[in-house]
Amino acid sequence: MNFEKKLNSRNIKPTNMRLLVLQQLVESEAALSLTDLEGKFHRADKATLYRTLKTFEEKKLIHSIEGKGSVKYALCEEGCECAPQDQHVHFNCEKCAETFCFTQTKVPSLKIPNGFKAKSANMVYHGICANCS
Amino acid sequence: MNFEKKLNSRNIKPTNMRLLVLQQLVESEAALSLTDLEGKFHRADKATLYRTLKTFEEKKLIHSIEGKGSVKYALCEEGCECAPQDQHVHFNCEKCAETFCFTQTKVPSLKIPNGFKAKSANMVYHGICANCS
DNA sequence: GTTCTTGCAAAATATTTGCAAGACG
DNA sequence: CGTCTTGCAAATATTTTGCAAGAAC
Repeated sequence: MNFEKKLNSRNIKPTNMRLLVLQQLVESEAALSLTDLEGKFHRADKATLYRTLKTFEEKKLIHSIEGKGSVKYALCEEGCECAPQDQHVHFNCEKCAETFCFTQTKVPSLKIPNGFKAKSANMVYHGICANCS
Repeated sequence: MNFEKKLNSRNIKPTNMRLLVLQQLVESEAALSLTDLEGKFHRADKATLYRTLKTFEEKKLIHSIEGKGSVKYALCEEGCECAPQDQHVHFNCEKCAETFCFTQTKVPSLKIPNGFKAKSANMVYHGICANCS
């Protein structure tokens, strides 16, 4: 994968820092929290990483997953607009605390009460993951 | 509703503090964060409220909702065991930041990859609520 | 008196912002 | 130069624990 092209495709200027962060996200099996990400680098500023993640999220290169503890981030799929219908389900393991994307399992479309307008959805299962059981 | 009976039914000793917290949860339209709850009282210790919420959650009197910002809590329905199939969907408004329970809309049962064991689910829509649109 | 609960203090963790220096066009 | 990005510092918010006094049985 060409990281630079990937950033450009989402209108993100490909700086050095951003390329490195993207690389970490690509290489990671599980979703990463800000602290996780910080730990991947020998020496990195948390505020910069924070803003990098925010930029990535805003440009829909990554999506955030709200679960136990801190928010985690993972790469979006090609063409994802983060609307409820193109989001997938996540799994958070209560033993190892890892968060996984079930990209095969889309968030189902549900009818919600009148007047409510859903822009995105966050669906996370909690339990024991395949590695820990 | 008899608050004392409700606590007893979940094996929670009905202290004064707990009765007051339960009352707030019952009276509240939306789910409450720890800080929200603290704000409902003139003078209350956050640690006590925190532990009260934890106790309530553990005994399945309330359920936690992980969304933007802090975790929020709302009453469980009668007989709820907080397993994926008896949980409902939530809605978090990005304008007023309130979190609502859609008790009519259950979390759908999905097939998840082999080896993963789901004990609970957290499904939250983000968008604009009926009051704010 | 033993166990559970509460209040106060403070630690630990997570998220966010201000500001000035640096990079880039 | 003008704009965007980064690093350092620090504020803010949130979650969690220790410990001793108090309440309940």
